Amino acid sequence: MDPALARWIEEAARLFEAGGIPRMAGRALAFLLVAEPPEPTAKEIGEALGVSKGALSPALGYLVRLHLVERFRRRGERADRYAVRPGAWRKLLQEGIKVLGRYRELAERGLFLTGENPRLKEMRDFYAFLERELPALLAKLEGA
Amino acid sequence: MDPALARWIEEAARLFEAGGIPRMAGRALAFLLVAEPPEPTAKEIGEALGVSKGALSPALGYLVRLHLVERFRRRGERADRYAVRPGAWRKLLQEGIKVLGRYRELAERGLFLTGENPRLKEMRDFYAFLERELPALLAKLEGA
DNA sequence: CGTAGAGTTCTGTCTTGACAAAACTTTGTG
DNA sequence: CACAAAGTTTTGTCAAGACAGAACTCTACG
Repeated sequence: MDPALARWIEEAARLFEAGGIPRMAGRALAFLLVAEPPEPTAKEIGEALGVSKGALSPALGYLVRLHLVERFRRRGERADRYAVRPGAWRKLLQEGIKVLGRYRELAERGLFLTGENPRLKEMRDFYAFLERELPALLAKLEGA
Repeated sequence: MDPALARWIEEAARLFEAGGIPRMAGRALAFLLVAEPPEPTAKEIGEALGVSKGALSPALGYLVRLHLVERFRRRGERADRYAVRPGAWRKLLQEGIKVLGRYRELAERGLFLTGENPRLKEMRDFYAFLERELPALLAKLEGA
């Protein structure tokens, strides 16, 4: 494979990893974004990335469970194919919004434990604000 | 220390860790949110958390560098004190927006390498949208 | 049903990261 | 300017995670 593309994939995987996606899953996702032809099999992914199928299988399962990637089979073929789902990025952001909720809950629980505490109040108000406003932003994207 | 509070701190640290903050730094940040009295020294943090000062020092430096925590010294004392900065959460979100920019750049570089590619276009458009809209959301919070 | 290829799970090895303790450096005060 | 306390950096040890390869299971077709 083109070395420039190989480097792109590694860089993408590192960025995804910083966002909480396991390394191998990030590599697979990155490859699926640029694979030519698209919709490769696990075997093709493994060969392109130079990794074993034993390591790939859980990674692909992870991406499918997150609904970032879909798994399907073409008529007459006996190997599954994989593709990035349209809307994968929105899905990822929605997960992010859920995390904001956890931050807010954490702050609320902290307030319960420590009583009035300006530091925790600021935290709670901030994340409550985002939790309230971000869905509207997503809707706006939808409309556009 | 109150066991419930100790559990709260560990949980907070895990949540922060998922967001990319190193474990020890997350613990310190969590403690600073609930420390009573506030503005502890490194020694007090270490004793409360049961960790060594050698592990704490880089962690506190990290939080200070990110501008999440400030380091200062009271007149007549010879140990630094630490406190969560007001606006720390906004800062954290601003860092997040920068990361969105990296996602967009990555998609653009991928488009350059592979030519027209609907998968990458969707990715680029999504992150470009967020990068454009999120600062306005922050401004709205400012005003409120 | 048997077989071959696809997919998953397990196992051993290697790498990476985390932390305590110790060594070292800096800073502030008498 | 010496001493003590604070802060940083280094080092050794231990735990956790990643991955290849092997073993195993499942599925589809003959």
